[in-house]
Formats: sequence, structure tokens, C-alpha cells
Amino acid sequence: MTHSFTEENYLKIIYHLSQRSAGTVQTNTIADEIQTKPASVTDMLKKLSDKKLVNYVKYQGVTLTAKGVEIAVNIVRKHRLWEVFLVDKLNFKWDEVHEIAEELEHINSPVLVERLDKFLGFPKKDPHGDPIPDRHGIFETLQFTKMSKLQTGDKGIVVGVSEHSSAYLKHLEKLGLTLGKHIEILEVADFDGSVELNVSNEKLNISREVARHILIKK
Amino acid sequence: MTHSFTEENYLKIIYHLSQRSAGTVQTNTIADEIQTKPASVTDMLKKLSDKKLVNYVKYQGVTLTAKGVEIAVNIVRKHRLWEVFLVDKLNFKWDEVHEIAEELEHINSPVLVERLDKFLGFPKKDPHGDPIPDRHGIFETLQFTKMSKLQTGDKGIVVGVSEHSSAYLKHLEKLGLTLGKHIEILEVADFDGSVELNVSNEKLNISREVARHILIKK
DNA sequence: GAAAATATTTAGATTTGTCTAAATATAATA
DNA sequence: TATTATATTTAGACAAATCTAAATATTTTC
Ligand SMILES: [Mn+2]
Ligand SMILES: [Mn+2]
Ligand SMILES: [Mn+2]
Ligand SMILES: [Mn+2]
Repeated sequence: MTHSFTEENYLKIIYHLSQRSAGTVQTNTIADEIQTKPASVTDMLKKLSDKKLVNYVKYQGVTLTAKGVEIAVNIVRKHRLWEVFLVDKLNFKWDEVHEIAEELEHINSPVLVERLDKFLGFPKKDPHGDPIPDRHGIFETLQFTKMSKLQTGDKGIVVGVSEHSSAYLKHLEKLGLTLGKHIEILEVADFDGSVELNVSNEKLNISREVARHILIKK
Repeated sequence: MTHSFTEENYLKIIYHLSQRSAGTVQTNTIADEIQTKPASVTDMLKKLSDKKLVNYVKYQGVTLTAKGVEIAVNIVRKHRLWEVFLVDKLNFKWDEVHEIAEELEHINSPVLVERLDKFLGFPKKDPHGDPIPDRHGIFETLQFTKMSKLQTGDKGIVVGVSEHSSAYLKHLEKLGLTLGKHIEILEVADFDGSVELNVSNEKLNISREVARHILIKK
């Protein structure tokens, strides 16, 4: 009925990895993500398979079952709601909340989640622009283009980030490249892909690596 | 540096038990409280002793070291702050919060605790009247008399409860015997210790067992 | 399509926390 | 004080999650 933190983390990681690149997820990919050894991943995949939470074929990778998806999405829901709580109510910065939410997402109380959701005003997005699944696990998928794919003259709004490390988010904060900001691409350098752009009437120059993780709605 | 949930729960239980009846705490008492076997308690006491969190003498019982008290009080602080959050902000009833707080108390983020404390307005008491330790672990000990020790004519205010089960708290709620209520003892029955009292201008009759867990400030 | 490189699994060990059954110590009773 | 009852510890086993090293599969490269 209830699952260990470890099982929940595996399900969540498998969910995120299969979102990122549709199809089955590989053992080593999971091991990298979860900071563990491939042998440990194999052990856990067998266990989750026994519990019918994943479809696992030896050497062929893994996908979540419907039940597995349900559990994973619920953890994502909790993670993102807690992040909203931390930012909106406790005045945390968007770069300070992820680690704490990694713990809070495992608190097991359906009624708590529903009341928290209500308390927060049923938010649709978390502090990083990611959509929050509703109580039925339904959410809109974010429509976006990576800033690194834009061309001179393109305009848009910052709607998300695909890298959540504190260092990266702090950097964006400093640049003023936060959610909701309107941007316009002034130039994309041929030799290194660095981007010159306009934000809040200021000219800015960012590397391709930084641009690659900024999600833009045109 | 950091401790497992299990270790934290043992420290908390030992702390509560040594408050309840000053002196050393016995192995079987802990086993009863924590729903485990005495042999398991012995194992854990050895481990906590190795970590210098308890003073443990074979067959003689256990006390917390200064470091052990510090950790235990911090967990109690978190538990009670989260209970206030659940009641004040998420509209839970006082009988619904304990189990959830049992999970939340293990969230490990000092800055979260401080911000939560501030968000709640630095409350001094939790929803059951128990004092909340401040960031230094300091708190006032509740001054009270058990209602079952009062005599005819005694007056006072309900300031706490010594039994936190949902069933008991719901029962008090129904009787209108909640925190802050002024009461007056009308009669104490000789044969069964049941108590007749006045609350909010209503006459009430409660058993000795119920009265025993109601804490009164005269 | 064989050889080499990479990915994955298996076997066996380790740590944490728990348990049962047996042994031992302490406390109560007579 | 000897006997009995109660409390506690020890010994040995077990489940969960992990690890290392070795074995096996798959994929890539020539
Ligand atoms: Mn996050
Ligand atoms: Mn987020
Ligand atoms: Mn409580
Ligand atoms: Mn309480």
C-alpha cells in the first residue's frame, strides 16, 4: 500500500527520464541520476517489477506501468506544491527550495496535500515554471522552445528552466532572466552560439550553455 | 552529523519518557512506547551510546546526554511548529495533526524551521497547549494541575491535555472542553472519581479517566 | 561477422534495523 | 535468604538497500 522513500525516488526518476527522452529508460541512466551503482538499480528494478510498478525486461530497460505513473505524478505534485509554499509563503528564493522539497515530497498524507493546494490557491505552476498536476494527476504540458534554438529577431517570454541547480538559478536571477520576463534575440554568434538579447530594456550576453536551459514561449 | 528517522524517534521517546517521570528510562518502557521489542531497544541504546547521545548502563536504564537532549528538543520544536501550521494555516482540527507532524518533524532544514516559526508568528504553544521550544531549545514548562486532582469549588482554565489520541481529543471537542475554557468543579464523586463541572455555563459530567488527562491552571 | 567496448546482471558481502528464542540479571515474594 | 517472577541482554537470523568484483549481454567498430 505505501512505498519506501527509496522506491518513490526510483519511480520519480524513471518518470522524469522517460519524459525527457520518450521510450524505455536504461539502467545506467538511472544509476547516474540517482547517484548509485548500476547493480543497485538492477536490484530495485526487479523489486518494482514484482510490485507491478514498472515494466522491466532484462537488458532492455524499463518503463512505468499505469500504477507507477500514478505514484510518480503524485510525488511530482507534492514536490511542486511544497516548492510553491516555500517561495510564496516562506519567502524562499527559487534556487533554495528544491532540496527541501526533495524531503517534503515524501510526506504521506493525501488530505495534507489537498489542503496545502487550497491554501496556495490551486497554483498551476511551480517556482521554476513547471506545471503542477492536479489531484487527478492531470496537468498541461509546457509549450516552449529552448532559447538556444531561437534566431535573431525572435521574441518571447521566459516560461521555464530545464536546469534546477542552485548555481544556475542564482546566475539567472543575477542576470534578471526570471520567469515571465519578455526577451528579444538581438544576435546569435556563429562561432560559439552565445546569445545577445534584450531583457527589461537591457542588453545582455549569455553563453550557449546558459541559453540551452532557458525555456521560451514565443 | 545527521541522524536516521529511527534514531531521532528513539531520542524523542526517551526525552518524553524522562520528562514524564524524572530519572532513567527503562528498556521495556521504550519498547512499549515505540511498538517494538525490548531486544531491538537494547540494540539501539548501544548504538546511541556509541554516538554519545545517551548514557546507557546495562540493566540500569538510560538518560540523554546534553547533545541527545539538544537533538530531541529540536525534534519536539519542529513537531509542535508543524502542528501549529496545520491548525492555524491549513484548518486542521487539533485531533488531526499529530500523525502528520510525526512525519514532518524529521524534515531536516534549519532555515525552513526558522522561517516557519516566523511565518506562524513565533507561537509559544502548540494546538494541545504544549510549549514550543525556541531556536535555542528554551521553553517555559507548563504549570498545571490534573483536573482529577481538583476539589469541589476549584476554578481554573484548561491549558493542556496529557493524552493526544484522536479519539480522546474528539471527545473533548464534543464536550466543549477545549483549550482556554474556564471551568469550575461542582462535585467529585467518591465511588468512581467522576467529575461534575461547569464549562461555558453548561453542566457537564465526565469520568475520572477523562478528567485525568485534562490539565488545568488554577 | 569477429573483436573490442560498453552496458547490464549475478554472486556474494555489508549496513541498518528488526525479530525470536535462549541466557542472564535484577526485583519481588515468601 | 532461597525461590519465583520480571526485566534485560545476547546470539543468531532476516529483510531492505547498497556495494564490489566477476560474469554475461548487447552494441559498436573495424
Ligand atoms: Mn524541484
Ligand atoms: Mn520546481
Ligand atoms: Mn503531537
Ligand atoms: Mn502537540
